[in-house]
Amino acid sequence: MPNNFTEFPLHRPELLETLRRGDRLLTEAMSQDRKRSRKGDEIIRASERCDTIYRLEAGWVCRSRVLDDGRRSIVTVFLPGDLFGVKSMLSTEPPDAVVALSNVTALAIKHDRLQQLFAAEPSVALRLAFQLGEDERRLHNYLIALGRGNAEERIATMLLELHGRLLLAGITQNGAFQMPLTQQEIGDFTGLTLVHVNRVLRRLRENGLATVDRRTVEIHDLPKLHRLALPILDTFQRTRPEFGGGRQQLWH
Amino acid sequence: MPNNFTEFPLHRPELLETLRRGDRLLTEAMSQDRKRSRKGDEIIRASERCDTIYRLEAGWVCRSRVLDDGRRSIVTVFLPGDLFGVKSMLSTEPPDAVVALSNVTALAIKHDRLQQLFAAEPSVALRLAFQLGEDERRLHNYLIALGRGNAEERIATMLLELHGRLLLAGITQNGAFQMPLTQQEIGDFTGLTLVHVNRVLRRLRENGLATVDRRTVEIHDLPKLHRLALPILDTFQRTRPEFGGGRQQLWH
DNA sequence: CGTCGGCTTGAGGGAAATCAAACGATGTGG
DNA sequence: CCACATCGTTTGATTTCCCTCAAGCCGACG
Repeated sequence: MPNNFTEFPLHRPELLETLRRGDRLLTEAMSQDRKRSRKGDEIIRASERCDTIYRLEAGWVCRSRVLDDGRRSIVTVFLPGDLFGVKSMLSTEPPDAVVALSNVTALAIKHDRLQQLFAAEPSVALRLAFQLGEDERRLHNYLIALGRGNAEERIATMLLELHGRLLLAGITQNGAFQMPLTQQEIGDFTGLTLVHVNRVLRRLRENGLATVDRRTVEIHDLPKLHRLALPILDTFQRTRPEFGGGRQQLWH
Repeated sequence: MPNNFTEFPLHRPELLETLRRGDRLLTEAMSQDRKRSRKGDEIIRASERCDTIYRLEAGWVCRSRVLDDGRRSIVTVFLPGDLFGVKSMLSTEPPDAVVALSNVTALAIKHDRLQQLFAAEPSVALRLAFQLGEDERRLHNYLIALGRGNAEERIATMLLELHGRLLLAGITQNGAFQMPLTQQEIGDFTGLTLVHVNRVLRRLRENGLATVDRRTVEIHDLPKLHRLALPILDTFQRTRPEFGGGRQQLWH
């Protein structure tokens, strides 16, 4: 564990600068080792030990598992600015793979170098802890969405969540963004079939909430979308600026 | 992050002793501060900062969230031997609460004391990292179960998983254990209604796989149950001894 | 031009939810 | 000790949400 802090940013505005600093330092340290992957590539293979941590520069990446009978599940989606492979530092080989959803560039750093780095620079450790915390919070939210949400709530939640994260990463404004997911992949992520994903998307379009057309998402009525997803959203997503009001960019 | 290792036990048998040692040391260090909770108590309240880490001694505990409209979701279940509150060290206040599922005793330690401890004793850090890794692995598995598994698969998976963990914790043998969950709570955990949970349990009973009667689980046909859950199980659960063959106790 | 991957729509079926009621344990107070 | 309330379980009838199967469509690309 990082020895220098036990707190978290965003609800602790005074740490925001430290967090940004950690991200900047980390990015610099990684900037020599840039790795490209093409859509569909396995960046980290399932059950293969990996001694590298990545920072996604451009493109989308997911952690997914394919069941024997062909069912597929996407556990998490990583967006530009996210670190992935972090818990490979402390846990076992994962039973699932990290796959590029689009063409991707990522910066890489080996565990041992990283450890030197954040021994010297607490802000980098903050950045890592932030990533772990966010990953887990998202995981909990998706678990609740899958367990208790219906199809509309799940998809609305997904759109809002991705939108909010892209805003924080400074990649998008005013409700439009690129989403390199096929409807099949949206289904793998939300636990639905592609047919049903399609119908829900149509409904959202017909009701003027949002359109998802060929990799492009446009959110037309954020408040309504928000209301739809509301029961599923956690307390932070309800009040956080990026889900409606003002905004606050983290990096990029 | 712990500076002294980047690996994981169980698949690295040489670390097993270190892990056990870490658990022992941690338990000793915590043994002064014993906390009791009654069934239903909130041990960690939602969105309340918490500077304490617990090791569950006896009883069951869960992390759960109640939605506005009354729907409830259980995100994780902690069993005796588990550490909880670990990520409160590095992340934000969680949006959900930790609740006692039965009467409970837990050992407690403050973050700052813990940090001193594992600065001196790497094995304690290993124990913490182990917990984080296991928590995450379980979370991923449940996500996949909820996203792609049907009711029978989910419940079979749950029973197997709990059984396996209790075995590892040395709490149970030969397929019988106490499970202080109402059928409603099983539903909250598996994303089903209590009515449907009941029907699935009946089916399992009628087919001679397992009986769940008033807090007591008896697994009668582990191979069949295993086969039922197989598509959902991760690679480790498929091969690990505790899910069928020999066993290897971790602590208690 | 044909093919292929992804999207769209329809028809029908099935798994799980909902609604509703009764039953069984456990506990409590008269 | 019995009446009664409470909590959890069990079962039935009905509905609904989502899946499955199937076919057509559209755009990209060789």
